Amino acid sequence: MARSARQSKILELISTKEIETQDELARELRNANFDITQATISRDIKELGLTKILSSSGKYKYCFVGAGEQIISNKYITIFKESVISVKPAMNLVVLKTMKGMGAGVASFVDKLNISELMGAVNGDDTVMLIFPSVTYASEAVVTLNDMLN
Amino acid sequence: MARSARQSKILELISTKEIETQDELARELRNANFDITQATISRDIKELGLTKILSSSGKYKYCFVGAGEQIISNKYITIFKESVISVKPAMNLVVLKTMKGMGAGVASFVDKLNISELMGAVNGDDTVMLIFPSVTYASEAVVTLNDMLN
DNA sequence: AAAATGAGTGAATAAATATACAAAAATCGC
DNA sequence: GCGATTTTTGTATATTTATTCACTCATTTT
Repeated sequence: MARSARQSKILELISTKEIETQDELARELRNANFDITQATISRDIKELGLTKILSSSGKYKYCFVGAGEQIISNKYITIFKESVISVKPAMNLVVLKTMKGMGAGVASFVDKLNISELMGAVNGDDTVMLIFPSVTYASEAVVTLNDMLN
Repeated sequence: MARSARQSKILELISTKEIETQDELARELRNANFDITQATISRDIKELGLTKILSSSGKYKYCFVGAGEQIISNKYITIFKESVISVKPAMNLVVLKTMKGMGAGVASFVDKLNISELMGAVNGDDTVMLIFPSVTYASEAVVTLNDMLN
């Protein structure tokens, strides 16, 4: 459980900050109260399929890359299952309740899913809101996402 | 010139083989008569925006990743300009003549361009053929590609 | 309950990669 | 051409990342 939470936090961190090294990521995680070493981060990075790329600023940074379409690996599904409590429609929106602190990680993951017609995702600490252009698309997404929880 | 040729060869190599390390890439390049060290490859990798990712086999490998849409960096345009001799239509096909040995690198690059309606690209040592569903699309592509040569 | 199995981790270290610096090569303006 | 300037490169090394090995803790098997 701490494992998924940590990996979720990693997704959040790399999507909100420019993380240049695993040591830097380790420091950030320690700030967030995950007591962890670089070795474990190397393993997490591998499992999550993250990599360093050249950012626009000319610096390296870690990021998620769905190379081709390939792998939303099982790892992500696991994080999703362990983090998400409920998925509900609200008109043209879909609201996900998550475990505390997992909102950002889940939002970042959902972004990768290429859900049809998803216009955007915003999140709080334990909530993610997905915006669709119509009630119909929102309903479809609820089905898809609930299937993932199954 | 050797520089572009080398980088073109790198694109070819990573698109046709699973290259795990820069040292391995160095060896392959030496086989192809590029006398080069790991340090230079590190720089090429950076310029080309390549990265190591986890391949389906569980091994790391180098690959191109157009993170987001961002950068078909100038570097690629340079390789294209220095490698491509001519771009001509032939019915629904487009034929590119390239410098000797650059066909594969150019084909791999053109694949990244997201040219409208491009169905596929095949290449020989100094030729690349692009396949389109109609004469019209092929003509459009010729204009686009010639613009790049400008 | 003890033993066996397996996942997850840290410490230490091996392996891989990036870079500082100096030298060589290419390019430019004359 | 010839010196000045910029680019490209190798060597050596610093930095970063992956992995080996040993240990812990949880679960399963006997």
